[in-house]
Amino acid sequence: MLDSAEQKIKEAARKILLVKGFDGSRMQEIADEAGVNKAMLNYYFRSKKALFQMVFMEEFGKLFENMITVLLDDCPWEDKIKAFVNTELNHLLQAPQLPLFIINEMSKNPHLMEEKLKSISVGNVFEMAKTKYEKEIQDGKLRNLPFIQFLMNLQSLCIFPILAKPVLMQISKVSDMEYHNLINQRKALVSELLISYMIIK
Amino acid sequence: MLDSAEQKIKEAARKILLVKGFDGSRMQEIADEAGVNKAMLNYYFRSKKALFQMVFMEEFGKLFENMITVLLDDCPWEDKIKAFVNTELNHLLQAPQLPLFIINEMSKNPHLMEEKLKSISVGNVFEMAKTKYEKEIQDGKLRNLPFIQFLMNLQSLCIFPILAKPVLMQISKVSDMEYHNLINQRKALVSELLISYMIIK
DNA sequence: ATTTGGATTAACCATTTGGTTAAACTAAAT
DNA sequence: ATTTAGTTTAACCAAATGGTTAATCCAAAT
Repeated sequence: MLDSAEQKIKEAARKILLVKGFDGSRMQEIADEAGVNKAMLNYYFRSKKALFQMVFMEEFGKLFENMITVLLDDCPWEDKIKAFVNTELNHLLQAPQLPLFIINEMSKNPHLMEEKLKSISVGNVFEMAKTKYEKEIQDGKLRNLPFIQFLMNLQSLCIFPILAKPVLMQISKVSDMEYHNLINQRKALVSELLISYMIIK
Repeated sequence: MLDSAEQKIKEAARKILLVKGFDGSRMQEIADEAGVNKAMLNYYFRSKKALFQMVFMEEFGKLFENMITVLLDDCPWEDKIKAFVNTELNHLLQAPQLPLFIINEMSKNPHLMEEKLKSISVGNVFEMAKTKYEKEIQDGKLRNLPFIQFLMNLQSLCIFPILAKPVLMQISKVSDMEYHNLINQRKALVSELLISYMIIK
C-alpha cells in the first residue's frame, strides 16, 4: 500500500530528518507529520536510531547512483564531465538538503555507512573509474592529476554552492530565484572550467 | 584573567559547540569541560542560546578575516589567488570543524548573522572586491566570469574537501595522514586550476 | 570586625523526550 | 459466532535537560 502507516512514517521521517538531522528531530513531530500515533514509529522501526539509519541508507544510496552511472559510462571524458555536472546539479536542485544531511551525520559517526558502501561496492566503482582515468592520462588525453584530486574538484564545484547557499546568499545579497539561476549558470561554467583544465587537445 | 570562569566557559563552549552543534551539545557537558558548576553558564551567559550565539559570532568572524584581507590586497590576481588558497587551506586544516558548524547553523537559522555581517561590513568588502575584479576584466587581464561565480569556485575548491572529509575518506580509503597530505597537495593544484582558467596572458 | 557584592554551589523544578505497555480495535480465518 | 493475529491508541514512565534559586563562600572596602 502506498499510504500504509509504515510508508507514511517513512516519508514523514525522511522529510523531517533531512531538514533537522537526528538531534534536531522529534519522534512526536514525525508522528504528527505522518498522521499516526507516536507509538507506531517504535512499532514499525523499533527506535529513533533505527528509523534514522533506514532513512540515511536510502538517501546515501541516491547520492551515489548518479556518480556511479556517469563515471562508468564509456563516452569521452569531455562528455562525461558535462553529463556529470548536469545531472548532479539537477539532482541537487531538487534535493538541496541531501549533502548537508549526509556530511553532518557522517561527521558525527564516520562508520555509519561502511556496510552500505560495501553493498553498493563503491570501492570497486572508484577503482574502475580510476583505472579508466589513468589510462586516458597515459594516452596523453587527460592532464596528469591524481584521480582523487579530480574527483574532489568535480564534487566541490557542484556540491559546495548548494551546501553553502544560506551563507552565499547573505554575503552576495541575491534572492532565492537569483540563486537558483546562478546554479543553473554553473552547469556550463563548471564543465568549461574542468574541461579546459583537464582535456589535452 | 585568562583562566577566569567566564573564559573557561567560553573556551569549553567553543570546543563542544563546534563539534556537536547547538542541538547536540549539553550545558552539563560544557560545564564539565570548563570545570565549573553548570549554574555558572547561566550566570555569565543567561541561556544556552545566548552562549551559542556568542561562540557563533566569534567563529563566523574568523572565517571572513582571511577572505577580506586577501581580496582587498592590491597585488596581481595571480598572487591573490595563491595567497587566498594557501591561507584558507592552512586555516581550515587547523580548524576543520568550522565550515560545517557555520553552514549547519546558518541553514537552521539564516538570519543568525545578519547583524554580524553588517558589523564587519561584508557587503562593502564584497562590492569593493567585485569592482576591482571587474576592472581587471575590462582591462582584458581576467576571464569574463561573474564575480560571484569566481568566488563560488574559489571557496568550493578550498572548503568542500575539508567539509566532506569523512565521506571522501571512506570512498577513497585513505588514512588521516594521507588525507592531510592530499589537502596540502591541493594548495598548488587549486591555485593552478583557477589561475590557468582565470588569467589571460 | 562588619558589611557588601559578586562568585559559586547543591538542590530543585518543569518540561521534554524516547520508549513501553496493556487494552482496544479490526478484519480475515475457522 | 469465535478465534486469531496484526494494528492502533491512550496512558504512562524514567531519564535527561535547560534553567532557577536560596544559601554559602570569599575577598575587598568600610
